[in-house]
Amino acid sequence: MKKHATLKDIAKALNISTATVSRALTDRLDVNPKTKQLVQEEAKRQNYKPNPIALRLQNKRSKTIGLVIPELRTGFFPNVISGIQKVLMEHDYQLIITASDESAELEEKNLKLLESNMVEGIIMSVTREGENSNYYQRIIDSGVPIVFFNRFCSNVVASKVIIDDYKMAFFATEHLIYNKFEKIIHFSGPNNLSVTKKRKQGFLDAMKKHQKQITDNSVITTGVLSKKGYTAMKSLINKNEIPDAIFCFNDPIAFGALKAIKEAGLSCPNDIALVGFSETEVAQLIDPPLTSIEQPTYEIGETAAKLLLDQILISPTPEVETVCLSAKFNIRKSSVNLKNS
Amino acid sequence: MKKHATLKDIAKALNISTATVSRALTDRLDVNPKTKQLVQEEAKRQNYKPNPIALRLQNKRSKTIGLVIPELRTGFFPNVISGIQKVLMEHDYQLIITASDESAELEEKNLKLLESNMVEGIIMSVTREGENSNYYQRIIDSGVPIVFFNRFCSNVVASKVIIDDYKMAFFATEHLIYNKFEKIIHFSGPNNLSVTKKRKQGFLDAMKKHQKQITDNSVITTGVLSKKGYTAMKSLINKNEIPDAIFCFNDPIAFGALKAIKEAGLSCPNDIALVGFSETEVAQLIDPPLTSIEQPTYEIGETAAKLLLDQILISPTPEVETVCLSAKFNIRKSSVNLKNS
DNA sequence: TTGTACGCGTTATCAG
DNA sequence: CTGATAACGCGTACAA
Repeated sequence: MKKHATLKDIAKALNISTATVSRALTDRLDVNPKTKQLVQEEAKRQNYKPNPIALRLQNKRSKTIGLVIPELRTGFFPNVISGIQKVLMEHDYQLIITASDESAELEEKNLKLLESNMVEGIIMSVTREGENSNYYQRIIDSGVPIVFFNRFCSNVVASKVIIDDYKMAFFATEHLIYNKFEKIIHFSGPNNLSVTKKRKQGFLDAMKKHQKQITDNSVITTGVLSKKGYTAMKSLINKNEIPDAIFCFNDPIAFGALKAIKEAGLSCPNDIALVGFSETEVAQLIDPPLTSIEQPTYEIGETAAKLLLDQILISPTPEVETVCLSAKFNIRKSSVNLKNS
Repeated sequence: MKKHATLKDIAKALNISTATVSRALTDRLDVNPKTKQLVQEEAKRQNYKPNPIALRLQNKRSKTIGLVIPELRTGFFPNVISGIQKVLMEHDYQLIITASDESAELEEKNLKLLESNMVEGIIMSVTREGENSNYYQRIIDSGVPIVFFNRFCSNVVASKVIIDDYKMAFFATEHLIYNKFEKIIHFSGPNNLSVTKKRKQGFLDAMKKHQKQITDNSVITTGVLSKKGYTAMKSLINKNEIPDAIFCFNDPIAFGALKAIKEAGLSCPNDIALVGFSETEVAQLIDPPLTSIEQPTYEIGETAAKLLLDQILISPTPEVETVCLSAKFNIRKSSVNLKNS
């Protein structure tokens, strides 16, 4: 690795002090225009670039923030990252991305890693709520702010960026009811997530509002991966407990269910209608196109990053703020009742 | 932000010198076991963590490598990133991720950003080949190694991680020929990418080998996004130049083509068979499931990171190495000739 | 075994 | 207007 030019190199070449060079390059007023010109030329000649590490050491700022997410495979998080990156780059901040693979232990390890890298703040979507919440609180108390998005921790006081899961779940369920589906059920997410609870509650309340019957089998716990949707659907088919319509926790669950439906020789939406959640672009590509809730992923990232930088750069006393962004309900063929019209 | 404990703090608390503290904590032999014990206890008490920035400054290493990719939306790159992260974390290296949005100008800006962050090496998949190749070479010459993956630059001497695009394209085409499709064409990628050339050549050579007729219309240039596949297919249908089978540059192109096929009331594979490339998990979810080439994304990331770290940590004289990983050909319903058998 | 002093690259402060 | 010096946190050669 070739040595990078430093202030000293320029100073030596021009027979002046590093202090003057520094001043000339930061375009200060109190420096002879002629010297300034000379320095700037020499700097360009030597391809001088200020060493960000020296700056960070001096300013006692790592200029780094950390990201902790459950996974990187589905389309959701990469888009969020794009939004975060944009805001951070504008402020000359770096991002350390860590994925927890849906494991609470790995999540803790990731947080430790971020701490030892002296991040000035953390953006995170928790893996399993409650598991590490004491640790989150300790980090915040130590002066490193955390902003949660998507999956948060209700017993930790911190800023959050979310969408109105309850409302969207309510809408989705009502949409199925208005489409005259009778036996409507919900494939629910992992039990320990607040989004799971909110979407479930939205479903239940919509059912109640329209006096739909709710049984023990109205809500079936699945998970986040398509495999879970597949097995859940298959098991229903085997037991011959076939619903008219399913509101699924997310798109992958709906994809899995769809696969099982097709394999059983059934059709969507004729036999079983489906609604997903937090769609990626895929939803419109499959057959039938999947009705789904579209989250403003990029904007979520932007907002979380802004909230965090505000806390870091402007307000030293963390003001907790919850931003609720609006999602979009995209109605497609998978949830339209063809018998009814 | 609460102040982080430093060596000085510990030294002061124990009334000894920072040097001794430093030695005690790095577990050196030449230090009194009793002092060592005391220091380590005090360090734990104050929750001491070595300041990585000070270390980087002292060692003159940024311990950071940069990543430049065309986009972050499709599933391909996030998986590669996972692989890169894993290797880098093991070596205590950080990753700065930049996306170029398929723009050569933004790519140049990203490279500048990485340079000013003093990355020790760069992993990249180029946006448009040739456009910035002089710059790549200049970076390498300045002592910062680059490892390319997926999309590289033929006129830059650097390590690469690729798959055998030619061979896989050849296989895919032969597969269509063996399935007794007659009029087979290729939806080709962006003109200025070497992967485009290789996949096209694989297609052409397989066609030649089996004495299939090649006309001016056998290869149609599309792009990387599904929209392009859609319009290309639609235009063929409008002109009534309908092929039996299409080998598509990538999965999104195939998805787009499929959409146009369905809209025209045609069926896949009955009327038009499709083969994609570099699949994400989606390929198996659509209807019909798409025959496609599966790249070892995670492994690509791992390999690229290893190659780069080797150059940085071990071999100062960059030995150029090209690693070709093997992809998997997944045959599904979209390319099986039902009339034949 | 321990302490002192220096350097990594930069800027701020204080003299000149 | 410019130069010398200290400081950021760490490790280490050298001196004690």
